[in-house]
Amino acid sequence: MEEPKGLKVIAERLNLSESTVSRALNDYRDISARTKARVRDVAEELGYEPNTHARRLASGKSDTIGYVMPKQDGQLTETFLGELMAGMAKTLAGCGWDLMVLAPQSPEDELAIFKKIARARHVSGLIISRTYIDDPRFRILQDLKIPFVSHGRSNESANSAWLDVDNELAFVEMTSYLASLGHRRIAHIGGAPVYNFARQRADGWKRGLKDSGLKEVAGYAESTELSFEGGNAAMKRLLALDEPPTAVCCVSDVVAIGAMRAIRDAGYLPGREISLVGYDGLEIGSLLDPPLTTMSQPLQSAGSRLAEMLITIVEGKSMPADNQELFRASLVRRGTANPPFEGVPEGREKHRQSINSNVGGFES
Amino acid sequence: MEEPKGLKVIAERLNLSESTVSRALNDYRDISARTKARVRDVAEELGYEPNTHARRLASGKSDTIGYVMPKQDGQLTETFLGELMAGMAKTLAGCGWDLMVLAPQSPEDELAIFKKIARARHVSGLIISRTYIDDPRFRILQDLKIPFVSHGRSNESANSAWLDVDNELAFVEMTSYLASLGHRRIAHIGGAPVYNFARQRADGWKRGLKDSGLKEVAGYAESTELSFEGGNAAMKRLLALDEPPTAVCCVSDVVAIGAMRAIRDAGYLPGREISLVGYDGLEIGSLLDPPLTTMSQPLQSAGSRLAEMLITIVEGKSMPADNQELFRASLVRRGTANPPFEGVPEGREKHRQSINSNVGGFES
DNA sequence: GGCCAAACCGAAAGCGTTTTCGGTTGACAC
DNA sequence: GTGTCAACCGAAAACGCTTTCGGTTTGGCC
Repeated sequence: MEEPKGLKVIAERLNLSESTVSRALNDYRDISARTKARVRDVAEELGYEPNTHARRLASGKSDTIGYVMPKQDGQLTETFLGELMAGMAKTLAGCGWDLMVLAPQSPEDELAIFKKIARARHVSGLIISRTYIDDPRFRILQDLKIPFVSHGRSNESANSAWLDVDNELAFVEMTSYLASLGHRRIAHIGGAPVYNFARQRADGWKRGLKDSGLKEVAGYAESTELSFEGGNAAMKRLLALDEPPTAVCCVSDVVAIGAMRAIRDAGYLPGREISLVGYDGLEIGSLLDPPLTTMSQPLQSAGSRLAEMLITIVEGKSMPADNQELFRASLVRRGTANPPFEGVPEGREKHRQSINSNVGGFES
Repeated sequence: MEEPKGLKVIAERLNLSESTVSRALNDYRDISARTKARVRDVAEELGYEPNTHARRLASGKSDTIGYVMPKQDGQLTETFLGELMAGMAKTLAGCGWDLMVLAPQSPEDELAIFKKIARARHVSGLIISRTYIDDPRFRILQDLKIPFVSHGRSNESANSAWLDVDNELAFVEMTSYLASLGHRRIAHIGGAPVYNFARQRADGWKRGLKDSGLKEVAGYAESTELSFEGGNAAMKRLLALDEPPTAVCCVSDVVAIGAMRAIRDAGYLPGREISLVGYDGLEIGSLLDPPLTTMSQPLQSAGSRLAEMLITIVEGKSMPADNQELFRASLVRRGTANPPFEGVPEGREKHRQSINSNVGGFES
């Protein structure tokens, strides 16, 4: 009934020892090619699959890496999670590794998880994301000697492995692009300054201004939370300025979408009176009206690469500091970035009525 | 330097045997309360953490469940993945279980993964999603004796564990709601009829029509792929009918958004000339203009519940067939469902120009 | 023929737990 | 004092694999 599995049966069947069978399957070179072939055949025939736990216990390896999920603040930002994880899981599976997801509920919880991993060693490496400018996790993981790769840099990441997008460059390009369209008053709606990517993007915006010979106007550097409401509120503040910007660089697509709404509510049309560019390349942006111009980053391949990097580090084939890669975002031109509006000023009101007559259902 | 871990050191330190320590930590009742306390103290002090692999090898349990990711067709539908997995990971972690993600690249790949799990047993249960009307995976998993819970039903799911949303009821409600607003010509844009949820939703629409005393008009039952383009194309076909519908029930928010675009492109305003309701409750829907009326389902709690169910089944505390739960979706009233339009017919063209003058950037 | 490698394989010692099975106490009743 | 029954605890055998170490062949070469 219950046919016993294991090396044992293969060994008996071939009159070999278990150890020989094991080494044959693991392709040791002190086993003759002929024996290996015979072993493999029988293993195949029997549908043999080694017991993961036994193997990991004996070898001391875990062949598993963990992905630390970012906390779920807004739902929307998590669009990329699926893609990223699919990328990881795919390449990991190719190497026979497993992907485990960790969803810490709080920083303390996260620390507890790290400590547990450091002891139990059932996960041999981690991928962390959403890095802060000063991110304590880098030191913690180094102290605990847990190999890791971060998706995003930090002040602490000089000696560790990371994969990041060149956020600064992306925002330089974004800003320069808007400037090249003729915009002179370009604002920025950034994210909470604890996040490293938020700082990088703000820096890129500043450098872009400089490169284009523009000055940073007071009040043009907004900062907000990464949500629709955040973008909406920030845009409202910008619109309330004496001289509102004619173009806005947004830290994310979600923020940009919120900003679009504020622009509409003020009686303007995104991409006409006020241009804006988002960041992330969410597909949803292309469904908006007008479709959102944005910078897109490759996600699936990022996940894949993160996994690759971590594996080489875990296996000792490379040092963390030798694994630092910068991806590049690319501009996706859609409908919200255009030359500055030259229409008649009084056209505003007229426009407002026609465009905005039906927001939220026309009966209310 | 390298302090040896393990039961051994605790045992030595207390002059106990390893087995006693083990049983003390696992709260066996043949260990005195005093001994347990002493053991726990020392374990705490030493920061002891049992070796996962050894424990799993010896106990024959794996304390791990796997989540089979749906294939990545569109990116957008995956918004819910993050939430769902967070829900799972959270409750699993509460029980000391791990969550492993599996991303099969093809049906064959999926089968290979199942077979491997059946042998290696390093994952003691699975959660599958995106069920088909006739889904071979149910039989396969049963034959392989892998415990599982499906997120969504199937023709094959009578004797297995599942958690689903009452898709049919949701669409009955959706349809009835539109009818109660005064609509008589209500169409449906459904998904590929291989998916069980697509069929359920279509059935709900039909029943909703009947309940409201309406008839199914020829050509009103559209079916398309779950994407923006799919929704767009389907809506175009509906608009081309001699008598287009005044309201449309969409199988998903993404499809609804695509349909909105088609409606706009035809010179109408979603929610005015043509009402529509989506399904999923994506937050992005609230950012649209007008915001999308939709049916929303609880995701985080679904993930959590799926995990709970699977654990009880794996632990033999309940039978699969006793774990069948139906969640209920709830209507989110936003801007795209309103009473039928009573405006002057010739208003169309005028309206078209003002509303749609800037789609895709006004310079092109 | 003898010596040395190289090639190949087996024995056995782990890996760090869990769990069964006895064995030793002490208390308590008779 | 004997027996009995709990209450506790230790010894030891798994669990199924990896890996070191040593042993037996072979074949080549002087």
